[in-house]
Amino acid sequence: MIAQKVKQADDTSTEEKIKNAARIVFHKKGFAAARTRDIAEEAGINLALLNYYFRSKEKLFNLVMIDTLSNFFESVSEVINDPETTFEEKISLFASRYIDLLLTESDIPVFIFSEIRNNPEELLQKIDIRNAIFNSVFNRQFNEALIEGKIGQQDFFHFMMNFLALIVFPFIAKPLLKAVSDKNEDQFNKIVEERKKLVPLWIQAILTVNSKAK
Amino acid sequence: MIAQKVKQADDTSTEEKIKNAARIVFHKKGFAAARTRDIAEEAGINLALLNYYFRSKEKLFNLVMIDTLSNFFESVSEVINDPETTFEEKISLFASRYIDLLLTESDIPVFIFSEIRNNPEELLQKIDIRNAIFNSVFNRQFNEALIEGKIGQQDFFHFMMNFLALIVFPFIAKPLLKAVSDKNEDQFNKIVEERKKLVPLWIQAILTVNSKAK
DNA sequence: TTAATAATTAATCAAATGATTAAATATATT
DNA sequence: AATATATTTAATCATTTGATTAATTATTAA
Repeated sequence: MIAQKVKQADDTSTEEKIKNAARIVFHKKGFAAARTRDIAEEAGINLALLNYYFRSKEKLFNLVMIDTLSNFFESVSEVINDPETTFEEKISLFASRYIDLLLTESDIPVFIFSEIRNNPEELLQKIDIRNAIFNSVFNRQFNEALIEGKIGQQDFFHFMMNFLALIVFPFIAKPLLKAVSDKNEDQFNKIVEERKKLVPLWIQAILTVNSKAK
Repeated sequence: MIAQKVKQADDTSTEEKIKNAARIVFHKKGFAAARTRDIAEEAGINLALLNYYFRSKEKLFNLVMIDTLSNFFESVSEVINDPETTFEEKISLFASRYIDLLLTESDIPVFIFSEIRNNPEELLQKIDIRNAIFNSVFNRQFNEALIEGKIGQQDFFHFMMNFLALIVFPFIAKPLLKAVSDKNEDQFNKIVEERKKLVPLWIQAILTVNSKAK
C-alpha cells in the first residue's frame, strides 16, 4: 500500500527515469566520460535495466542527442518564424527566450559543440536547422530591412554568428568567466539575465554598421 | 648512414614527439575520449614509452593543459598590456592576433571549455588570467574612456564577454555553422578572416551604447 | 673494447566498463 | 488462483585500456 503510494509519487516510468538520467549525465560529462554506471546510479536503477530498455550506451546517447537538438532548435525556430512579429521584436524575443532556455539548461551548449566535434557528419544530419534559419521569416525580414536601408550593408551569416555569440558565449565560458571575475552562481546568472535586455541593444548597434566588403 | 640522416631529419626527441602527439589528440578528442594508444600511434612510438617518459595519461594531460593555457593567454595578454598602444588600437590588435591564433589552433576553444567543465577548480588555478585581464592596461584605458565620455556607460565584464564572444564563438560553433551554411573549410576561414576587420567595427558600435542599468 | 646506462619493444597485467545471463520478483491475462 | 509475460536484480562475462615488466637494442662512459 505504502509502496504503491511511493511509486505513484515518483511517477515516471523506469524507461523515462533512465532517459532523464542519461540526459543529465551526458550533458554534464559528454559521451566518452559518461559511464553507464553513472547513468544507472543517477536514475536509481540497476545497471542491467539500461541495456534492457535501450540495448546500448550508444543507442541511448543517440536518443538523448536527437531529443536535445530537436527540443533546443524547435523552441527558438518558433520565434524566428513567427509571421506576426517585426524584425526588432524577434531580436528581443529570440534573445530573451534563448537566454531563459540556457539558464535552465546551461550544460547544453558545451555538450552540443563538444559532441559535434567528435562526430560532425553523423550528428548534423539529425537536424535540419539549415532551413529553420536560412529560410526563416527572420532572414526575410533582415533582407527587407537591408533594402529599405534601415540597417547597414552587411552579411546575414556574420549577423547570425554575432547574435548567437552574444547570447550563447557566456554559457560556454561560464566556469572560466566565473573564476576570472570571482563571481558566484547567483551573481553570474543575474548578469546573464541583464543580457536579455542588453543583447538586443548591442545587436541594434551592430546593425547600424556598414560592414559589407566592397 | 642513411638511417642516421633520416633520424636527423625528423629531428624532435621522443619525449617531444609524444608531447606533440598528445597535444593534437587531446585537443581533438578531449581527455576522456583520447586513448593513450591513439597518442602513441600519432607519435609513432611504442605505447610503453608514453609511460616511460610521462608516468601516466593524466600527468601527460596536465602538461599539455598547462602548456596550452599558458601559451594561449600569454600571447593575448601581451597585446592588452602594451603601454604603447591606444585603447582603439588594442581592440584591433587583440582581434587580429586572437583570430590568427585560432585559425592555426582551432581545436583549442572547445578543448578548453569542455575540459574546464569536467574539472573547473583544478584547471582554473593553473592560470592567472584574472590579473592579466582585470588589472590590464586595456581595462585601465577602458575606464579612462568611460570617464572622458568617449564611450557609453557600461560594464567592463559585459564588454569583455562581448568582445571574446565575437572572436571565439565562430571557432566553437564552426562544425555546426559550416554545416548549416553549407560552406567548406576555405570559405569558412575566409569569412573568419574578414572578422579581423569587422569585429573591431562592431565592438566600436557596441561601445557607443549606453547600457548601464540605472 | 667493455661495462654501464638509457631507450625501446613485445608481452602481459589489472582495473574499468559496456554488456549479458539466469534467477527472482512483480504485473498482467486467463 | 494459475499461468504467462514483463520487469528487476546480482553475478558474471568480455573487451577495452592504462600501466607494468622483462627482455632487447642503442647509446654513453670508462
